[in-house]
Amino acid sequence: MVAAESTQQVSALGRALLSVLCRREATGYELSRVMSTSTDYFWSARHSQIYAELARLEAAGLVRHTDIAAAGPRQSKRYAVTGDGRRSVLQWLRSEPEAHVDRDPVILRAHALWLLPPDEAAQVLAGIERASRERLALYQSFERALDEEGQGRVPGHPDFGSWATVRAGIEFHQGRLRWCRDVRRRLQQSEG
Amino acid sequence: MVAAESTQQVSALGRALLSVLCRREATGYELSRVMSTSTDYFWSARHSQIYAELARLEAAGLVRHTDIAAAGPRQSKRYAVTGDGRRSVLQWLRSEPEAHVDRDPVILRAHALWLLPPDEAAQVLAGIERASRERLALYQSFERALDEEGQGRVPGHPDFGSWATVRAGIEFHQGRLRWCRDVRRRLQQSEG
DNA sequence: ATGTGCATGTAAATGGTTACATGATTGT
DNA sequence: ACAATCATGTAACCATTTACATGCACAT
Repeated sequence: MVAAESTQQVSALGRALLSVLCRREATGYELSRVMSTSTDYFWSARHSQIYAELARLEAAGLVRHTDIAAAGPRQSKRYAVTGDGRRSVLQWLRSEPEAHVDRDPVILRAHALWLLPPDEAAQVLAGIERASRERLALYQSFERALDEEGQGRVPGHPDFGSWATVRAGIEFHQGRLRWCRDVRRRLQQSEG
Repeated sequence: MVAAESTQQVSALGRALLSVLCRREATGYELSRVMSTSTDYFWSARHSQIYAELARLEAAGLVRHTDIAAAGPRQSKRYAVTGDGRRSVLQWLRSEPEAHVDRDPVILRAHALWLLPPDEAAQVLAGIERASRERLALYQSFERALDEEGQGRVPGHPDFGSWATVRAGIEFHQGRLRWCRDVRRRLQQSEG
């Protein structure tokens, strides 16, 4: 009964959507909100991409939808992960971690930073620092909220996944702030 | 004499290429090596993308090429940044830092980690940790090499940019390793 | 009446990867 | 002979963003 399509490989976006649907059923609209806000900020995608990917996942037999009433010109579709969908997520989790190419504009600025005089370079760093501090504060508030709920400490509970996600964001920005401090210090060494 | 095209905005890849060309003249081939190896590993791009982008930058008047002898069926082109090109890099450096969406597969795994029993989740973390340790060691060897050259401490010298870039990579992976330790600790708390 | 949120989709354009294509030089 | 490195480009495809399009319900 399982379609031949289910052997096809799932895209990273597909895995992200399946990962959310393993927690709860959702409409495409709900998924698009989860992907860009709140504790679940872990993979971003626009609705245009999400609707297309859901159709692909359904063709591959990894999700299934039921029509529900909607406030709009079209019907709404509530998506649920299938057994095959859940299995494909678990199989991916157990596979070797894939290489990641990050194209971070901050790194680009770092590479070109020598072109500016030290005082202007320091201003660039200040801008990066400010943005990182804001993000860090946001993630720390997410972590506090999860800690108060209490379920973030229980492996086997979805909140554990959310906590791990938020923690990664916190650690990232703490590292970035340390970087700002290091680079700024070296700039000052040459000035003073 | 400056073309109207020069007011167009430059892509992130374009800025990365200009950033390298501000250090030294280079052929497309040399740029493609710099973008994927060694100390300058800060923005990745394949040669197919680089040749196309160089043509665009030249049309916009930001780079200029001179033909040189080459070992192959075609002539080789040595690219140099123009005054306009250099100015556009400086202008970008002084602008507000842009938002960055990072789609990191490790974060995706973090989000889904609760689906695995604690012992298997620990194995996933071990795989991530191993990969991060390797990268960290590589970046640390880059930093040592830059320290020995001595120019990495001098703002105004290209090596300062390389050092800042490498430092960011080191801080990132140190943060990631801390994250692995944190998550693993929480997994063990529930087991023991 | 005006805007915001719910809810879905399509189309066009840009960014990035993979594959195809060519051919000289140098080392094994 | 064969592979690796130098050196350039095109074409097809996949991923992502931006823009276009529709229309109901509810609050100001």
